[in-house]
Amino acid sequence: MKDAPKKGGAAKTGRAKDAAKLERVIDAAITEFALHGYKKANTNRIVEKAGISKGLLFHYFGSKKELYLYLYDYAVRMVVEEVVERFDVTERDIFKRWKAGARIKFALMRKNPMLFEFILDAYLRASDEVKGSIDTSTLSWMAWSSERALASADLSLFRDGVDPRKALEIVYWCQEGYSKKWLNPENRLDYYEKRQEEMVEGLFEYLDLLKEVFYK
Amino acid sequence: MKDAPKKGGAAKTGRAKDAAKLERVIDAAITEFALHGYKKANTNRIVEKAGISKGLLFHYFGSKKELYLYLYDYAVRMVVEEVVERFDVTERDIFKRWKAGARIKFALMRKNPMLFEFILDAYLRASDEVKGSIDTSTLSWMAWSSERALASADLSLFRDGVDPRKALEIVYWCQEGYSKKWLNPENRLDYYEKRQEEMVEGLFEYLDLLKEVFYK
DNA sequence: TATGTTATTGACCGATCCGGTCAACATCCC
DNA sequence: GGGATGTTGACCGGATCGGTCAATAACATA
Repeated sequence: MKDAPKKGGAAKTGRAKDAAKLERVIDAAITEFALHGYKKANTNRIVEKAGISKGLLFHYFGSKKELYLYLYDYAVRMVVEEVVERFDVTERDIFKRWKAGARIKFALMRKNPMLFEFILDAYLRASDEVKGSIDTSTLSWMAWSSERALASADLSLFRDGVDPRKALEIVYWCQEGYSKKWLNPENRLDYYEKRQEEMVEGLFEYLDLLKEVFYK
Repeated sequence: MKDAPKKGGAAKTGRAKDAAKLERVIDAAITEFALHGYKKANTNRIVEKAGISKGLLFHYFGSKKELYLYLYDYAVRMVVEEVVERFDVTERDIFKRWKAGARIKFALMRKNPMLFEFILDAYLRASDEVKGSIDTSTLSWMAWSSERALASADLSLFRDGVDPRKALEIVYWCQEGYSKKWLNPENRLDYYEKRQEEMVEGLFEYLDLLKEVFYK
């Protein structure tokens, strides 16, 4: 048992006094893991992007694995809090519900644009090294309910001849496709606070169009 | 000039007498490059998947770079031939045109499911090592014309109040989203000859639905 | 069967990469 | 000054990966 000092479950984030710095690390690390997955994620890129030294990263988190697990916890807590707190499941007009969901999602993406990709990756592709330590039951719930909140929609609102299941899939695909328009040329998403409203409004134009043609 | 023997432009594929074996290598390599990009693509995985030894791969292609360039050439030729030969640009009903395009695309994907991802990656993310050697003008044409063949559509067919540009984007997103349903759980696409018709028909159901609600 | 030719193998090499360490330096407080 | 705490980045050892090459298999010719 030569690596005893590394066993502690919780990351030693208490050592990070500078909140802004910690946040930069979290952002950089979530993006890195989301982009490359656990195994191929590179701690050098993380510290470079976060603007700290390599030693400090390991001073904060102990190891790559502990860092990952900390982020996983952070991400889950963030989404659960936000969704549980804000999501109205009683709204039966699926388009209104969808819009509310999009608002929540975009708000979270402002905190970290890669948050959902990170969670999805943790759920779908977790490496063996971390697989045992993450709770997939919470993840599976999130992956579904946050991505497609379809249950208990009022299907009577749809026009005859329109299969609601297909229609909802189409709406889902559109939201996905629309989001991609906001990715930067090389790799992934980057948008800023001010453009969030623009982004939301843009999506809503498509949702309105679909609602118009799908509803009676 | 110590590496003179490696300079030859064309890969020494003439050495590959066994056509089936060569095909296996091409398939495996295209998939590998499409999945990981040039730099991170791993020749060990390629030979493993193709069922040949490492030595033979380099006997055929000389180097990773030459292999990549050969594949690039192969992919471009394949798409150009297929598209030029089969695509009817006179059809002005965008949905019919789209269906024809989807058929062509799926047929090509049967030859190699990762073909388009490979081409797209070559176009968007070519590494410095190979960037200079690929002709992006052809690629950019392909990337656009093969992915979204929108030009000269008859917009008068759309219902009033439906923005054709938005509608076409939606159709595009749906085709993308639908394709994803055919990916295998872990990573990417795998489907077999017999399921191709099923795949095409499934997509057409969505296209028909969209045509119905978008057209007058 | 003997001999030459070509196809194929996989252990191995050297360069590079990357998670993790640690001695040293900086900063702050008493 | 002196101790505690925060921070650095050169460095280590192991793993990875493109590429090599001596050895062997498979085949052809005679």
